[in-house]
Amino acid sequence: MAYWLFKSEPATWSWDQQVAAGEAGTYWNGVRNHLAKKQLMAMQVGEQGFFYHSNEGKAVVGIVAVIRPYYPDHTDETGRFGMVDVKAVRALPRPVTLEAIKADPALADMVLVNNSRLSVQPVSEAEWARIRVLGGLD
DNA sequence: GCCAACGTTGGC
DNA sequence: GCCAACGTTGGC
Repeated sequence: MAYWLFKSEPATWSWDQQVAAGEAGTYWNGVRNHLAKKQLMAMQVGEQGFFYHSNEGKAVVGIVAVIRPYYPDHTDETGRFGMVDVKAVRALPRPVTLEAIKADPALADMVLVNNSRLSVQPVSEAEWARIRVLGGLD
């Protein structure tokens, strides 16, 4: 069971919109990067990921689950990229800010810290557990 | 609004 | 196939 992190600018697609999409969820389109594509292709239905607000907010705000595995992204004219469907699982009682992540030695190796531009990132089991604690779960 | 990091494009 | 130029992303 792998863990992930999905990055989105709230101005484009926010956590509130994801919550509003409910159980049916939505497709996570727009990935145009091969490393990010690789992450999408590795995702299995039922796996969970953090929902991170970039630019504005700069914090992990919630948890989503993969509900449909990789399939072609109809918004990609080149036909090279795909997407998965995700649904909101729960909000974090306390958002975990980028500042807090950077300040925590246990999270120093996170992709978010070292390659912040990657839009879909793998998260280790230890990082997953740590951020859940910082976020007020567990 | 600036700039660093990174990916992509295109000329050779 | 290399590398310079350019565009985009995202933190500050």
